[in-house]
Amino acid sequence: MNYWLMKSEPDVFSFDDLKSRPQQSEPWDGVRNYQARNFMRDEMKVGDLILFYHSNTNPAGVAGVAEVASEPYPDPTAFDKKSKYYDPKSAPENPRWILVDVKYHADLKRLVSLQEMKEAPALKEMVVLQRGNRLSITPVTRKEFNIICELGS
DNA sequence: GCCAACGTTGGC
DNA sequence: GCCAACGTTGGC
Repeated sequence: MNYWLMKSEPDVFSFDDLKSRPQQSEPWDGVRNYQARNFMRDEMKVGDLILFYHSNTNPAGVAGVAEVASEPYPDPTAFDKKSKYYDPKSAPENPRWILVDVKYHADLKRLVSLQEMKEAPALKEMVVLQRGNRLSITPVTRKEFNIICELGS
């Protein structure tokens, strides 16, 4: 089992949005970064756990736990001319952008803020906390995952 | 809204 | 293949 952190702007899609339909999986669409795509395409497995992170909000931080709910498949928004994620270079017969579905897994009792994460010595190595990191999907170690869950419990 | 950091694009 | 220009991310 692998662990991940995935960023979402809560104005666009929040952890509460995901939780409001707990039995339903949601496509993690709109990723247009190759490294992030490769994590979904090559490394994620159904059942992997995800720290659902709220970015571009105050306070930013981990809002809850989700899980990977599908095998990778082409991102349909890349083919949709009306979508803001439309990419004319991604043809259906040769899709450039790949995603997985995610679904609700568990609550945290409270948000674990970015500031708390930065202040926790045991999280110093977390990929998402490294200087200048803008990747929307980053791997997380089991230890880091457990620490965040404890901070939020 | 600002801006540092970073990824991508495209001319050469 | 280099790199300047540009667009985006995301904390503050």
